[in-house]
Amino acid sequence: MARPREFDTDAALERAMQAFWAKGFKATTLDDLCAATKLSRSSLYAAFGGKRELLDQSLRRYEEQGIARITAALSRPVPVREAVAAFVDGLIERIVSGSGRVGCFIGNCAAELARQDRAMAARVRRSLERIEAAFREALARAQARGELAKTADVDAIARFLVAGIQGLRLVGKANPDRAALDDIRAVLLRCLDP
Amino acid sequence: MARPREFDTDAALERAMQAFWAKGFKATTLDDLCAATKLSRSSLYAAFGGKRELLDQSLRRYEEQGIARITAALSRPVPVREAVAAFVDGLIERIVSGSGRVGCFIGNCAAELARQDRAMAARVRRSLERIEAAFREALARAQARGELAKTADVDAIARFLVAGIQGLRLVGKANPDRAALDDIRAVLLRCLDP
DNA sequence: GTTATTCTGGATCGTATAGTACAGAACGAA
DNA sequence: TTCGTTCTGTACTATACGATCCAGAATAAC
Repeated sequence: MARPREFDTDAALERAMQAFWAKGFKATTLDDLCAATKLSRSSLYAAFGGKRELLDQSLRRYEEQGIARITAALSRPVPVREAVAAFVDGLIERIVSGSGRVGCFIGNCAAELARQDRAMAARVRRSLERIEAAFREALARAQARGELAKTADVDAIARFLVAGIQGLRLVGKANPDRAALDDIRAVLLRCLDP
Repeated sequence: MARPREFDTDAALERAMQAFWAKGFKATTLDDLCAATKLSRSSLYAAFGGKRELLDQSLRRYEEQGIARITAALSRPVPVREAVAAFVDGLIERIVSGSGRVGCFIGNCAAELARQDRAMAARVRRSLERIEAAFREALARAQARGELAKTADVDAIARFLVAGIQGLRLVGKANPDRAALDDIRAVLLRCLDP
C-alpha cells in the first residue's frame, strides 16, 4: 500500500450526482464535475472512470436514496392514502420552494437518454420498476387492511402512481405553481379512494 | 428581387423539428440538422437564424400541430371519456410501435431546458396551458351535457390530464410495454368517471 | 531514512461543434 | 444581355469538451 486517497469518494459521488441532476448529462461538463466535487480530472477518472461511468454510479446512488425515501414514506403507520398524500406534498413543497425544480433524476435521464441509449433505458426501467414495487407492496398491505376495495387493481394503481408522479414533477419544472400542483395532487390521489 | 429560395422553408422546419424531437437540443448537431433538412449551413442560418432560434420555431410548430390534434380529438361527437380514451390509445399505440418513443417534444424540452433557460420554461408553460385549456373546454362542455358531475372540478381534472399524459409518455420511453401503459391508462381515465 | 507505490494538479491532445466568410451560381429587372 | 441581388456549398475559425499524460508530492512498508 501507499499514499491513501485524500478525498471522500462517497461525498464526491453525492456532489457529482447533484451536478448531473441539476443540468443533465450532456450539459454537465467535466469542469462542472471537477468544480462540484473539488477534484482534479485525474482523481475523478481514477475514482470513477469516465463521465458516463460517473453518471451510472450517480444514478445508482440516486436510486438507492429514492427507494429508501419512498419505502420510509410508505411504511408509516397511517392509511396508505395519507402516506402517499404526504409524500406528494413533500414533492410539491420542494418544487414550489425551488429545490425540487430539478425534477426527478431518473425521469431526467429517461427524457434525455432513454431513447438513444439502450443501457440507460434498461437502468431507468429497473429503477421505475423498483419504485413501482414499493408502491405495490404498500398498496397490497393497505388492501389487506381493508383500506382499498378487494377488487382494486393494485398493480395498475402502482404503475399509475409512478407515471403520475413523474408527470407532476415534469410539469412542476415549467410551472412551479402550488395551486396547479395541488390540483393535480387532488385528482391523482383519487385513485386511492375506497 | 433576385434569386428565389430553392427549398421549402416549411418542410425544412418540419424535418428540423423531428431531429430535435428525436435527439434533444444539445445532442442534435448542426450537421444533424443539415442532414435532416438537406440544407447547407448557410441556408439554415439565413432561413432560421442559429440553432437555438431553430429550436424555438420547431417548438412553436409542434405546439400548433399538437393543439390542433388534441382539439380535433376532443371535438368528436362522443362522450368526453371516450374521446380522451381514444386519444390516449393513440399515444400508447405509437409508443408501443416505436414512433411514439420520442415522447412529447414539449415535455422533452421541459426536461432538458426548463430548469436552465427561463425563456424555454415560459414557452413550455404557455404550451402546457394551451393544452390544458383544450381539455378544460372539452370537459366543461361534457359537464354541461351531464357527462360529469356538477361538482367535478373541471380545472383540476384538465391539469391532471396534462400531467398524467406527460407521465405516461415519459414512462413509455423507458418501458414501452402495452400492458403497463394500459394499466396507467385505465386508472388515469377514472378521473372522468361520472 | 529509503524505496516503491499511489495520489494529485496542471498541461496537453485530438476531436467535435456552433458559427462565419467567401466565392461562385442562379435569377429577376432593365 | 447586363447588372444587381440573393441563394448555396465549402472552407475556415475559434472554442469547448472529454480524455490522457506526466512530473512531483505524499505515504506506507521495510
